[in-house]
Amino acid sequence: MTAQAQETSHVPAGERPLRRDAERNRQRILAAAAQVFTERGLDATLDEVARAAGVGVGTVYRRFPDKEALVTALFRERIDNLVTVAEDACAAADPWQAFVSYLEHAAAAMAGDTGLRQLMMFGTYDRDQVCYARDRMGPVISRLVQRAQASGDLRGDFEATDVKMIAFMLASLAEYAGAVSPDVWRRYLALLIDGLRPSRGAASPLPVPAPTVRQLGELMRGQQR
Amino acid sequence: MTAQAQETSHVPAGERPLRRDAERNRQRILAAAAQVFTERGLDATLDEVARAAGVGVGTVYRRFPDKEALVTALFRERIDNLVTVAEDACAAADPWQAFVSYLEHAAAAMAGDTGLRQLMMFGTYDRDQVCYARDRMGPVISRLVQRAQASGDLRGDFEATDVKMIAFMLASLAEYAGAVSPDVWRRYLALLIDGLRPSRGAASPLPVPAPTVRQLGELMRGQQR
DNA sequence: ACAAACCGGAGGAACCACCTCCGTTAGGGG
DNA sequence: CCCCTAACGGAGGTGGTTCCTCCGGTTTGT
Repeated sequence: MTAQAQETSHVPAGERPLRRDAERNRQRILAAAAQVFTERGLDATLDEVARAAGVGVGTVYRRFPDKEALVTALFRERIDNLVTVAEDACAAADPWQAFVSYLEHAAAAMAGDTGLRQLMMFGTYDRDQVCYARDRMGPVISRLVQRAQASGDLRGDFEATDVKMIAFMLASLAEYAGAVSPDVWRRYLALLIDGLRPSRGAASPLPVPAPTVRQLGELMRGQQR
Repeated sequence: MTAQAQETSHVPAGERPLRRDAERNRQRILAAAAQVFTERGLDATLDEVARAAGVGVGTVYRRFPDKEALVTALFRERIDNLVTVAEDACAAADPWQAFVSYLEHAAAAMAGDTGLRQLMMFGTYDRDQVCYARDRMGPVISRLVQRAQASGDLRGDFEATDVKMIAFMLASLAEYAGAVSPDVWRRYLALLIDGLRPSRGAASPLPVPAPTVRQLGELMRGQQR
């Protein structure tokens, strides 16, 4: 789905470059892993990645010592990106818009990427990187919250830690309902946001229709588990 | 935690009653299973149940043909109970109170019972029973929603299917955060509910404090996975 | 054309959950 | 009180999964 131009071919200066076929396969593996992990999550086997890359498992393990190394290589950038999203939102002029836009972007990032979601929510793999990112985001989020409260747009009893809890709820929902209706989470974010005002007039319009009864049924049936 | 008086000792009329030790163990198993499944969820092994009951695995399997049978025996009543909760809520005079009270009771039931949560959210074990319950709750929930909308207390773009999605979100949160702060879900339910009014004045007070930064850290560290 | 680098994927090792089997224990009718 | 039998415990079989290794064969590039 995400066809990023993987710019990971830099040779660690001093080591022989990979043979042409090896480098080609390396790229295929990274691309396949990106797709498989974002779509099916970190539970996906390296065998699956190999199959998706049109390559043998051995080839994957020759390039990346183990699963964690591959995951780390893939997600470093995306995790950093979460911090950037927070900082960018902070830059917006309107405090309330800044706050809302951050919630939306953060949730969207998690909702569209099962692997990233698992990385942030549970500490599977690469915990240090994740902790570092969280530490960097903390202050930024606090500022977003304080500004929105100072301008009187955000209820006073809201706290910075609530942001992560909300992100978690929406991410869970996205994981559960994603197969049937990838965007429903936006509907419930909208409801929540209406709950975050100190007071308000008319309800804001909901961006996504409610799931149908049929969809609800598919959901439970689909989850096998 | 829940020390229900298990009234499951009725002899199926025509079969010899169990020997005294056998009956005692049967009760121990049911009690232990109730505790283990509500606390740790349906992933718990029957070996765990046996250990908690102070009994060998063989004894468990002699009384219940397999894991599913035990789960079914245990949760039938609790699932039925969910329907009753909906019907009871329906009986309240104030439509908005009825609606809110249902949301709260349903979420509370799931939040306090990992096994029930998994049963309702994913179709593990006993799907028929669950589907039957869902079918019975459907109309009741619709009525709750319609009444609350007719009285002008609930925003018009809310739909009956939203109830289950919200229950799911809160249940996920409860599962994630339950170890650290079993009641946080109430905070977010309160936020959501404030978002469900067509319009409103001051925000209603939040029933639970936000998690502390420390708690948030524990959460991620605790989830191992 | 030859050596070094690389490939594929069968399969080993470790793990886990469910369940079975059988030598041993203990209830309770006679 | 004795003995038959129901019931017990828990070691271990079975099947399934995931991570990773190994080696006979292939490709590359000099």
